[in-house]
Amino acid sequence: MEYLKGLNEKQKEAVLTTEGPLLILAGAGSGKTSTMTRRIAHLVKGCNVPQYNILAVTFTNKAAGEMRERVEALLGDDARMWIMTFHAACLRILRRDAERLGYTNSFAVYDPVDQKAVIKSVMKEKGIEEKKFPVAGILSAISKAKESEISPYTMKSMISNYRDEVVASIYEGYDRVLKKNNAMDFDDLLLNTVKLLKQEPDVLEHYQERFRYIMVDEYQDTNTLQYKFISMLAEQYQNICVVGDDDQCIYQWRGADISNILNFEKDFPGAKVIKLEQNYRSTGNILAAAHSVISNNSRRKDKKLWTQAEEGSKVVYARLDDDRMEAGYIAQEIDRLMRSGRKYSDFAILYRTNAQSRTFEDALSRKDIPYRVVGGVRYYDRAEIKDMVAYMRLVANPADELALMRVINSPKRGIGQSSVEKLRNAAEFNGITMFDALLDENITDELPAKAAAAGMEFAKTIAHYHEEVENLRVSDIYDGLLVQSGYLKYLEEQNTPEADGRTENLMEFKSVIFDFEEEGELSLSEFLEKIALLSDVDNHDPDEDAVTLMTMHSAKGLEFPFVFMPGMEDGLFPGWRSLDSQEGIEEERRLCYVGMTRAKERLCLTSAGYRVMYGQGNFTRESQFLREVDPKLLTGDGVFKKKNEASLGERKPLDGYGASQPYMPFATAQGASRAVKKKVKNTETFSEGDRVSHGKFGEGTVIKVDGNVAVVRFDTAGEKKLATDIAPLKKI
DNA sequence: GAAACGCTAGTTTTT
DNA sequence: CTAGCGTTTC
Repeated sequence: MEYLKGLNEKQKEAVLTTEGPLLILAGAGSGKTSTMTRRIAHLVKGCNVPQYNILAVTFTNKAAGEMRERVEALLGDDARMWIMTFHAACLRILRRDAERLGYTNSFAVYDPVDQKAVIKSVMKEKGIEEKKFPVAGILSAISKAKESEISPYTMKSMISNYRDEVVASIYEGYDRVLKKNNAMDFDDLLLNTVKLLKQEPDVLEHYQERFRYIMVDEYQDTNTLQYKFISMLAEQYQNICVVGDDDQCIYQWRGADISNILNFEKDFPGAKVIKLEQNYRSTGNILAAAHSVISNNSRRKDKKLWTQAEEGSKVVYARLDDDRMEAGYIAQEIDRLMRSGRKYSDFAILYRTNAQSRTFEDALSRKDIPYRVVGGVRYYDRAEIKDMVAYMRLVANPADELALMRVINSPKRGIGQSSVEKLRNAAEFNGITMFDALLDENITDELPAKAAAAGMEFAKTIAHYHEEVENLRVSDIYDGLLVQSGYLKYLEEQNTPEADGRTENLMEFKSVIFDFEEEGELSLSEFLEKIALLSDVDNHDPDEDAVTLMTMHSAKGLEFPFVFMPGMEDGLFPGWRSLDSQEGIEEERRLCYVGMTRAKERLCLTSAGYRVMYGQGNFTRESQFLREVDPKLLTGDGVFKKKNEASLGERKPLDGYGASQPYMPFATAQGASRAVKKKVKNTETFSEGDRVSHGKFGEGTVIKVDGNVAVVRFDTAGEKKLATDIAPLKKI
């Protein structure tokens, strides 16, 4: 059986266990995807399960795409089973039966930006100040409520304070608007699917019969609704295989419920548990270091990764004077390591917050090191992209009021707030959509002449494409809108670098559309649906030769030969907001574990003694996580002396750390470069009698070696004891 | 109706 | 510090 080749015993067992509930505890780098894809191949080829009966759900499009690709490679054929994200699966189910819930089957999907817009308008309507109740907070409260299946109505009965009252009232208005707009947000996709399955027994039965074999990836990150969704589907046949790692649950703050994985055996009696503990990614030292950190967590399944790979280099810890030197050091290290024949794409800088990226961008560009920042402002959230998407959404569904509000005056065409207000009222009064109101002369007569004419033209353009939507390709519609909306002209007239950048983004978006079209027939609504569920990490191209900059969160599931983790400081990582609870700290620790286990060959942790944040400089304390790493596994001048490990808390300049070094711009940073040399990690091993050369002491002969300490008799400088992994020592 | 000014807040964010 | 927003001003 071809698909069992190269698997270890545990993996094989997991692949061959097809019946009944199965929990695969797959540690970082343990060949999880391989195991899952081969299990699917085995179901199809070995057990003759029709593809139709298989459902595999993931969290990201990327994971789903990767899994599909690999399954197809194993099957030597197109994979026709459902391999998709939770949200895509729900969307597909709802497209068939949304009518039963009071939507039309062409309902729109609102992303968080749309959601905020709705919340804002509701708050305005209700006269609630955004200052007192930040939109983001309301959004997360609503999202939480939906995850717990609490309706606005239920919420009203649970009010215990003023804030609850406000939230409940906004939630009610928000829900009303979404229903009116025939739209669902991301949470609704799950919530409504569960609702559908609960309320329509025939639908539930249909999918239970259909999906006799279910697999769930990253199970540790499932929330309550996702859990309900899959457990309802699996109830009949109990062939549910979940794969995850409780140590990598890093989205608790977003509703992920770690108990789902911890309680799997209780929830599905008779479940078999298989642990994949052999790691194929990292060296022994990296693994051991990561383990020494994560083992401080209390609520976790007992397991320990092991590897056949060699110990490898020690983990480097460097403490730098300030954040700029930290960035300079990392840039310098990348530069140095590049000289040993590496690619830029072998390096990743993984930080805790997006705000940290700037310093690294500066340092890297100074050295002409190509880099790519992943995350931050999502590509699809850029204003110009959202605008054009809104135009297209409007074409697909002229009743989409949110889209209309977004672009009715963008580009500026003289339809200001008061005109919009008048339109909205008139539409409501007459029981028609705002779009239709724009085409009604009785209504537009009430507007300033300029606004009326512009509005009419705007609406006619949309109407034209709406009528032709079946006959035109998506790219044609896009092109047409770009010109006829006046958007392109508006940008070109501005003639500023920003506007040029926006134009460029819009052109890039066109090539995105072309890419989609190349994959096959594509209607406008299909296209809109696809991009609604797309994220930024999906755009990360591992083949591009550039250093990757991203948060540790985004890095989950990825791997790099060299990983840098800057900002190892209390308050930054772990973040100050997590400090007050044990749960919070443990989640940060898992994040640290995820970050560390991304590294294949070398891992370098750094911290800055002084960090400028929000324009304010602060002295920092080294992260408690650093303290948790077994000192035997660490090297570098930031390493604490073993005997006073406990004194780590009180920060004093550590010797060799060069507190006296003045800050210099990197262009002339002799000091920095010297500091870097000290931290150079030497992988060479030495034995007695070797002739060696040292950066400072010249040439000499090794006369004794004890572990990583060598005694060298230099020709001119006499006898010296040197740490072989730190000293600039070379064999000659 | 739009530009200019000034204030404030500021983890992480798979979909 | 700086982006994003709400306010003022033209």
